[in-house]
Order: sequence, then C-alpha cells, then structure tokens
Amino acid sequence: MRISELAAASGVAVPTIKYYLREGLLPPGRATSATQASYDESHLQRLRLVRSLVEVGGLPLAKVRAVLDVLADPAPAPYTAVSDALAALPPYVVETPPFVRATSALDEIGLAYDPTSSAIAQLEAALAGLEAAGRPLDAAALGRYAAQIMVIARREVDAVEAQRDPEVPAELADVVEDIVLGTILVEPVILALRRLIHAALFRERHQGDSAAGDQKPAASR
Amino acid sequence: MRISELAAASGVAVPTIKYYLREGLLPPGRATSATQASYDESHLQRLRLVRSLVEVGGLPLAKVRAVLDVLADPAPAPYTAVSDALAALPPYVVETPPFVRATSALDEIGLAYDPTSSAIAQLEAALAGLEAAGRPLDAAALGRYAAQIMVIARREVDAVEAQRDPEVPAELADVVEDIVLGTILVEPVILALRRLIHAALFRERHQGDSAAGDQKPAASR
DNA sequence: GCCATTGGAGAGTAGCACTATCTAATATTG
DNA sequence: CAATATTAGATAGTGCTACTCTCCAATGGC
Repeated sequence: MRISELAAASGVAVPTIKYYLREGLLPPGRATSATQASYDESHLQRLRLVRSLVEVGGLPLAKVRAVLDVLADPAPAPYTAVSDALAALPPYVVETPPFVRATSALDEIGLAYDPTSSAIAQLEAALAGLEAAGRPLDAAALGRYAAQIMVIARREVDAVEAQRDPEVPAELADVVEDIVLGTILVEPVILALRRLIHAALFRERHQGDSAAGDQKPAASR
Repeated sequence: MRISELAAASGVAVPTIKYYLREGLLPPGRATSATQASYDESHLQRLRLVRSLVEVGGLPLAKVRAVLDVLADPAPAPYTAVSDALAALPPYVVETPPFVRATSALDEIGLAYDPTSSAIAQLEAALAGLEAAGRPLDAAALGRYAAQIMVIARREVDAVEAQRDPEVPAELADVVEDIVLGTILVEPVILALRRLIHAALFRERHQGDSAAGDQKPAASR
C-alpha cells in the first residue's frame, strides 16, 4: 500500500500521515526505494487506533504517544502495564495527594482502590468540582452510583475474558490495548446514553410545557 | 469586593478575571469611580461556574459562553432550553445525520429519543469509533448498558425534583443550570468510578501476576 | 520520455487561553 | 498630604497544539 492508498483507506490526509510518521506515532513503511515505501494492514490499524484515541477519546497527541509507548514496551507486571496506559487517558487533573474526598468516600462505601491510580485523582477532582459548584455528592450517593457501575463493569470484564481462548496465553500488549480501547471508546457511549435517558425522562415529565411554544416558562418543575 | 479580593476568593488570577470581563463571561462590577468597581457574591459564583465548566467539564470558553447565553436568555420552552444548553457540552462531534447506528440500536432496545439531539450524534460517533477500532457494540450490549444507566438517571431526575419546593415555581434558568451542572460535573464521577472498579476487578483476578515483579507477562488472561 | 507521486524536512498557520504591558485615574497609608 | 499601590480598560504578545504548506530531488507508471 502506498501512502496515498493508506490515506484513502483511513480517511486521514497524506500530510497528516507524514506528520504522524515524523512524530513517531506511526512506524515507517518498508522502504522499496529512495522515494517509495509500502504500508500494510498494521499501519492502517495503527492509524485507526490513533484516530480513535484522538477523535473519540479526545487525547492530545502527546498522550497518544504515551499509550503507544506502553503498547510497544509494557511494564512486565500486567497491573502496572494497564495502570500506565490508563494514566495516559483523559481527563488530566492537576489535583495532588492526599485525595481526602475520594479516599474517605471510597472507604465508607467499601470499595478497594489503589491510592496512586490516576482514577483516584480524577474522582477527587470531580468531587471537588461538585463541591465548588455548591452541589456536593456524599458517600451514600457515590455508593449508589458505584453499585450500578459495578454491574456494568463486571459484565465488561467478563466479556473480555470470555472472548479470549483460554488455551492461548494472551500477549500483554493485546490485553493493554483491549482495556485502553474498552475504557476510552465505551465511555462516550455511557455518557451519551445517560444524556439520552435524561432527555427522555425530562420530556416525559414536561410533555405539556413545550407544546405551546412560548408560554411563560417558569412553571412545573 | 475589589477585583483583587475576587481573585483571592476564587483562586483565579486578576488578569484572567479581566480577560473574562472583556469576553463577557463575567458581568462587569458596579463602577464606583473611573478606576474602581465592586464585585459581589454573584460574581464569585459565576466565576466558580465558569471554572467548573472549564476545569472539570473541559469546555472551551466559546462553549462556556454558549451555556451562559442559554442561562441568561433561555428558550421559552423548558425542553428546548435544556437541549440548547446540553448541546454546548462536550464531546463535540462532527457526525452528520442520518445517525443510522445510533437510531437503529435505540429503536431496537425501545428507547425513545429526539433524533435532533446532540446526544444522538455523540452516540453515533462513539459507536462508529468502536466499529473503526474493530470492537463494534451491538444493540443487545447497548441495551444492557441502557438498563443500568436508566436506574442511575431515574434516581438523578427524582433527586432534582425532590429538592425543589413544589410551592415555588422554579426559574427556568435555575433548572437549566441544575441540569447542565448535573450533567457535566457528574460525568467524570461516573467515569472515574468505572475505572476504579475495573482496576479492582482486574487486580482481584491477577493477584499473583504482579507480585513477582518481572516474570514473563504473557500468561493468565 | 514525461508527468504525477513520493519521502523527507523545514517553515508557516490557525485557534485557543491566557499573560504582559501600558496609561491615567484613584485609593491607601505613613 | 505626599508617596506608594491598585485599578479599569485596552492592545499586543506568548506558548502550545495539531496540523498544513511548500520545496526538493528521486522515482514510478503509462
């Protein structure tokens, strides 16, 4: 495959592909002459991965590179490799330990956690943001969220395990890629569903309100 | 309150506050002389709202302005006003109708939706991203997500209703602000919990793997 | 043989969110 | 009341990101 074909197949402009090559986000093609190189399926797949991370996940290229680095050379222990990769995913918070809001709430609801994980910092930042906006979330409410999410998460983890052939030991890079993509690509699905369901419930309860078009809006909530 | 006090109280630098004033994200203070103006609680609260949207929600300032515009002058019909405000929240997708993946899946799982809402476009983009990455999500799986999220969303909607005094008709701007903040600030909580629970489940199943530190990593998944 | 394409590299661009600097007027403090 | 600090308001500049443009010389395909 030549660069123009790779561009056509991926929907990414040739100059952008060249830029990714320069930046090391895409490995160079196999050089067939001084002015020609050929690309294969692996390049197309890598390009799709990069674009997914950027467009769906909203990662800056520097973070994409961090994810790719972990895939290329994962830490030897699975948990560490996965943590490394997940730490490169947004949101990027500046919060510094101790994460009192997050850890005390999690302790209260009895959820085990790794106090150094990036998700703790994210939770802390989110809880702090709610507090700053005057809408604090207490541990009980957090626990109710956690209970529902546990159902979702358990099913997801089971699905990952189920689709693997237990006879074939998985490559760690594949596991990490699965988890990173499962994390980053499914998140917008969950959020979109939440918004859609909110909208459906809201409309259900305000059916009459909008029909008139421009009646005085204050009533009914 | 003088600008320096407002800066101290909010943690936002004076030049940044001036910038927000110029950009119309913050209403001007009450001028007490040619070179002095005084700010009050409402300015502090507005500043906190802006910073929450920017820092926790990750909104660009242009979108913050769109949200504030809706708060200042909401469409007369509640549903329209809320949709307008939610359309300003990320993620910002470029997808154009028809949203076949999203609508056909939602039809199949029997969830009513507004085909013009931004959440539909987000769902379409997310499903397309999963497909591009070779991990398509079918309607059945989507339905299982929706079932759990329905539980969460229903509780959230009930909570909003419960905290309002039914005797006092709500201002539409307040309702919109509630929903916008409830949407944007709670989303990171949900995502952080999902990641934390994934990590907990993952560690549970890989307890031995990481202990040795640098054994060959391929096994066990 | 000849025109389009390519690899490679540097420079340029657009958008965003500030940040710096300046001026003239006013407030505060010793 | 004089000296110092602060302020509103405005313009210009900065740092960063993610491309996008432009060139060049060397092919590749018709």
